[in-house]
Amino acid sequence: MAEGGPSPAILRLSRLAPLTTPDMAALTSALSERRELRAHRELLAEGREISAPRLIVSGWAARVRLLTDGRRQIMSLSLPGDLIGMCRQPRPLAVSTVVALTDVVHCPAPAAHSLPHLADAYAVSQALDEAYLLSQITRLGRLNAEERIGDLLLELHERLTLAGLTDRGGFNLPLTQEVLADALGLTSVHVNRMIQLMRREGDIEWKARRVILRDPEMLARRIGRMPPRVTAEKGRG
Amino acid sequence: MAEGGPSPAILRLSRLAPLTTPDMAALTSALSERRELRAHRELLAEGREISAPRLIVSGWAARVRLLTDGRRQIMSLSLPGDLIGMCRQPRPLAVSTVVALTDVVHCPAPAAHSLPHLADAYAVSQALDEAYLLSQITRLGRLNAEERIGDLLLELHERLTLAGLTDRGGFNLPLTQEVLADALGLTSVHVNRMIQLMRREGDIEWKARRVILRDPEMLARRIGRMPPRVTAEKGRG
DNA sequence: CGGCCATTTGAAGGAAGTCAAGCGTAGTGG
DNA sequence: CCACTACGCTTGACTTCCTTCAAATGGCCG
Repeated sequence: MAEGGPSPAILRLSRLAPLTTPDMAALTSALSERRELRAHRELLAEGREISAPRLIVSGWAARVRLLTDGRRQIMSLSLPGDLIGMCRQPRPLAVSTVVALTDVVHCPAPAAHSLPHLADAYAVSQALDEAYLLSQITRLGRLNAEERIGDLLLELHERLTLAGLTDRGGFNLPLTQEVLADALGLTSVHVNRMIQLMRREGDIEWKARRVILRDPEMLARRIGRMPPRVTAEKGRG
Repeated sequence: MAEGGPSPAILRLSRLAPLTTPDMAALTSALSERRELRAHRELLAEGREISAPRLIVSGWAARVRLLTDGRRQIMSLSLPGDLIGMCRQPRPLAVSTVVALTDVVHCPAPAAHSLPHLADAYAVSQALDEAYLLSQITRLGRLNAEERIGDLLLELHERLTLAGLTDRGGFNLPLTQEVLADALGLTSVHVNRMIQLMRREGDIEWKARRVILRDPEMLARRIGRMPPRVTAEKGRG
């Protein structure tokens, strides 16, 4: 996918904790076992037993819950470098369905038993996952539609930057407004109206799946957003 | 609190994974180091470094986030037997403030290095925590006010039952409607109206902090609620 | 060109919020 | 014993935000 640089997935992990040569070797070896999954297919099914943790190499996935009457909620988005199905209890069951939103490439997440730095990266990644779940809760519970959109875009910008997937202040957003609405607890109609409003107000540029935040810091200040920090170690997290 | 039986906290953990004598010994020894915290005081402050994980022995706490303009969101509730501040990354920072909603008794969560069963119980507990965060997201994103209240009450009933804190189909709910509203992403006025509606419809009894669900199974079916399962092991989870 | 899907727009309705006041009750102090 | 207070619950009138339903527009690809 990315030409020239390292895989965004590995880049991200190496930024969560400093990785050593054996860590990188394990990751690149895992990458050789990569598999492709088409959009709309499931990586994990809620209630089914989880086999082994996987790493998203490229593409976007989502943890979704479907209500009996067809309502759908996207609980979190999984981006390149994110882990899927990482748990420590015996015979774990998936607590949510994970579905590919785009074509997704994934590979095994190498076991970290004898790789303490990789284990740290996993731990930081998991802590960040939790932090983003908490943000999602606050977003849905206490922000209005415009704030929700801005907040989510800021989060995505931040996460994609960590994986080296932003450029010139913008990023590729391969989601329909329908999907966005399911993530934001809104209807696609209302998402559309608010996006247009934000365009008119000059907060965002958004054309052909590419989003540019005009002034991220200002936007963040306006909606009171704080990027999560999960470790006091120097390496970001 | 509980007369005669084992501590609700220990009861809960022992139900998440079968505990052996040394596990119980570690827990009872930890209980002797219990400390009391008054309502409204913080157990953990967002962004501050976490020292050691703690176990809620009695009382209710909440993970909260405060917005700059005073809006407040309760992201999750912590009940007896729940763990606080459990993470594996080096030098972890708290991702949320945890505040006591009632007077709370807490004690150290004993290290599980050489206690595999206790480690299992912790892992299951953490997986359940995540599952409840996901439920909270769906609740806020896709349920209407009445459904949210019913769904939360069902969750609490379920969790309190695990700790042996329910009786005669009901339980003690030491929360004001204001606090409930902050957990449900609503206003206290609207929570009040909906509670009265549910009372009139015969779904719940609610008087003097005591709640009784008239027909939990029926209610659960009506709002499409499924209790989370996180492990395929026989011991519940 | 035609079909399909995502986006856009309009009009109308409904769920939840806001503001403000009235109760009820438990606790406090004279 | 009775103000007096404080806090949580309750109610009413009005507003706002978001949804619903329906149709139109626009782009992309076979």
